Amino acid sequence: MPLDLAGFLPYRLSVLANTLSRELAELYATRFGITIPQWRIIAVLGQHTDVSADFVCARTAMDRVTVSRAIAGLLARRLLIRRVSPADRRCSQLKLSAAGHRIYGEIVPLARGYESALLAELAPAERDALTHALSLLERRLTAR
Amino acid sequence: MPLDLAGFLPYRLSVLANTLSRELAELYATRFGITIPQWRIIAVLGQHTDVSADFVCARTAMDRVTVSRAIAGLLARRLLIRRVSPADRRCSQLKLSAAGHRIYGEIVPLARGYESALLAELAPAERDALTHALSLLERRLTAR
DNA sequence: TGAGAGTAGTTTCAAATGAAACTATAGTCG
DNA sequence: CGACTATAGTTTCATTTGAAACTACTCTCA
Repeated sequence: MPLDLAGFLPYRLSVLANTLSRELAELYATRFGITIPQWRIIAVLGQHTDVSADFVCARTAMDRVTVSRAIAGLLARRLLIRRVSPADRRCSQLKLSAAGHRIYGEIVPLARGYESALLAELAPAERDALTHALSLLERRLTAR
Repeated sequence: MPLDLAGFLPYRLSVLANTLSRELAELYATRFGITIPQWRIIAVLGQHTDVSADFVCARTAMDRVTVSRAIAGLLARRLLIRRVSPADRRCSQLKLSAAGHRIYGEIVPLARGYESALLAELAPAERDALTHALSLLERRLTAR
């Protein structure tokens, strides 16, 4: 009848995710002076160029307010270039500046390294099982 | 070279955990008028009685400030009883009130049900693989 | 003993968050 | 056209958060 918090999946995921986020936030902040929302935006713009803020919202699972403020911060540091879309003057077209690309080039291997270190103790089959299970859970949640 | 955020483990865990937390927070709020920190405290006091706030901190992975405030809220709603420890007057001894136990009795099956629904699409072996992988990651992180 | 160091818990303050209101532009249809 | 609805993005405001300072008590050891 009693429920053990330490075995309760939402609790475990929350603690784990928050620990990772804190560590990564610290890493990104000291190395590059950016926040996690900013990193996510850079990650999206490293793959897709001249996209709108709403596109970034969809890809980063962040709300508009967070994205708007993170973009403002990146613009202030000239890591991003923003133009108004000529086709639809409500939309912006965002892309990395040269400085933004430089940070992207440095931060991606760092992020990958962090992830690898984290997964280092899992056997390949265990990693696959984890990513597979996460996919199923994600699917369950996005399908309401 | 480009990194896909959707496949980046810390990102996936963060989004998943935040989605679950939001849903559960909504559930606990509408049904019982409590927050997630408050629920965690109730969960601990359902298993351990007459423990200190610091004990609760350790078991819930929440910081002192959060715990202090959540306890204040629960005391205000008379779901908790707090005494000063006679052995060490700095420490409190916390336990659920009768009303607190009643909520505990209702919320535990609800939480379990939520977890089961979440895991419903995973085969038993997949669930085991998930919990096993989470244990390994937890171990990696608590060991610095 | 009693001064200094340490621990339990609370309060304060500044930063992060997100819902709701707002601005500006675009599309619809009478 | 021109009113109405909808969308992109920003700003405002109230709430949540956690680091640091603070209070109160305990422990150590000279």
